[in-house]
Amino acid sequence: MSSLNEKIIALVHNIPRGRVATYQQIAALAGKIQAPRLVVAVLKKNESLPWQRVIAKTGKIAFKPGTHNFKVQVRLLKREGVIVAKDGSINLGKYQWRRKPRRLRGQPHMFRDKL
DNA sequence: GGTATGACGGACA
DNA sequence: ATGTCCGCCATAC
Repeated sequence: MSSLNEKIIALVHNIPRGRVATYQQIAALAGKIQAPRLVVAVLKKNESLPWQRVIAKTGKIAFKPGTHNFKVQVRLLKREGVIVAKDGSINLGKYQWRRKPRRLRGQPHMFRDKL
């Protein structure tokens, strides 16, 4: 079991309802910036994931419009309150999930205002 | 064990 | 805007 797969699985699980993330975003957070396809593979293999919350970086659903999967994904997302256009595009600025920024730790006190 | 194929994404014509 | 080519990685033949 590569911990990489597990990281990806964990990350996808962390995407809150009503929010979305991109394949690349997940890959990056997992440490493989240039392997969005890896995320695809993981989603495909693990049925129990909120796969609908992962979309392309263009802000669109990755499946081709009209396909079964496309429809299912649209339905699931709408069910969680996400507005999805006919062509499957979603407003990333509004719905993209961002992991909480790690607060500075260590000696921020003395260097905080030195930037 | 190559080779092709994706729910990808970036570069470039 | 549209299309091709390529790097990436797991899977399926």
